[in-house]
Amino acid sequence: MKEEQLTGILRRNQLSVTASRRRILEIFLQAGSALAHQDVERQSAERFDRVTVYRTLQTFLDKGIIHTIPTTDNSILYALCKDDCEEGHHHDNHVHFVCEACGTTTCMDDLLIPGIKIPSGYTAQSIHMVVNGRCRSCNV
Amino acid sequence: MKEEQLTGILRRNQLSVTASRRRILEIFLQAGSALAHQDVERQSAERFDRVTVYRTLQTFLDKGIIHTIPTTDNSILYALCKDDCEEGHHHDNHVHFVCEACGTTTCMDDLLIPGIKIPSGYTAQSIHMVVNGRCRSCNV
DNA sequence: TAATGATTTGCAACGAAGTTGCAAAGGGTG
DNA sequence: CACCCTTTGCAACTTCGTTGCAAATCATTA
Repeated sequence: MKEEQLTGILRRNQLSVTASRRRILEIFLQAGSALAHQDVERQSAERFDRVTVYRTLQTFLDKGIIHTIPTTDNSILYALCKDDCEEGHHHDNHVHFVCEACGTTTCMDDLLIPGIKIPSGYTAQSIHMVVNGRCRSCNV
Repeated sequence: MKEEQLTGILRRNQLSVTASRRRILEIFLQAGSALAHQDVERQSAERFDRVTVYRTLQTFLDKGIIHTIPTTDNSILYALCKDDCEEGHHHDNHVHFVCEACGTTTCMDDLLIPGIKIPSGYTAQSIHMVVNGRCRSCNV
């Protein structure tokens, strides 16, 4: 992981570059899948305070560096999508996949959410679509 | 709300009929929208222990009387769909709508989730679709 | 490169949310 | 009605998330 890449992403989002932000961003880039707060905390455990992780995730969320994925198990998943990150704006209209076997949640960046006909009277603002099943690695 | 209806639903699911189960089931039937644990607790506050509510919701979930709806705000929503409940088996392939204004989450029983092409190697088991926006009552 | 001011971090304390074990109470069956 | 099994309530505990404040760190300017 190049230091420049991490710094660049933070700079582009008007964030000062600190050790925790660099490390947490790096964790996301390396993970390639969605992470719960707990995952982030575990992977940066020795180095940062719990509170710092909470605040950093919130900051990244505000800046649009990461986005949330709804879950049914009382946790919030955060994921960074490469495109968003590079370009500085969000396309999170993709499907998310949760593997029941390994628990991994991934962004299917290429699989867009199909349009639906909302009943009259309702206004849609955003749509989430989450597929549960078995991922490639667990399907062998 | 007929006592018979409540008792019938519990009986059909091989559950012994107790005051808390009847009451919590009644709360769902009356609500007509999805409820968080907290909502259930509040509406049955004086009568049952916190723990009883947790355990009853879990029991209903196991029996398929209610189902969960994923949310991005670190809470689990539970909803009972009339059809499921009456017939004793689940059709939860409908879209859920979350109103940003009043916070209500409803099952759009008539709006089915469109099929999508899952990338090869993956196996889908269930799909959730949640629309955020403004509901009828809040859109006036 | 050092000084300055603004931002960020860590600590401590707190409140809310969820879980577990166990004894008492209540439901179902004969 | 009496029995046994299930469910409930209580207490204690763990985990999760938030807030205020002082110390440390970062960005900027000279």
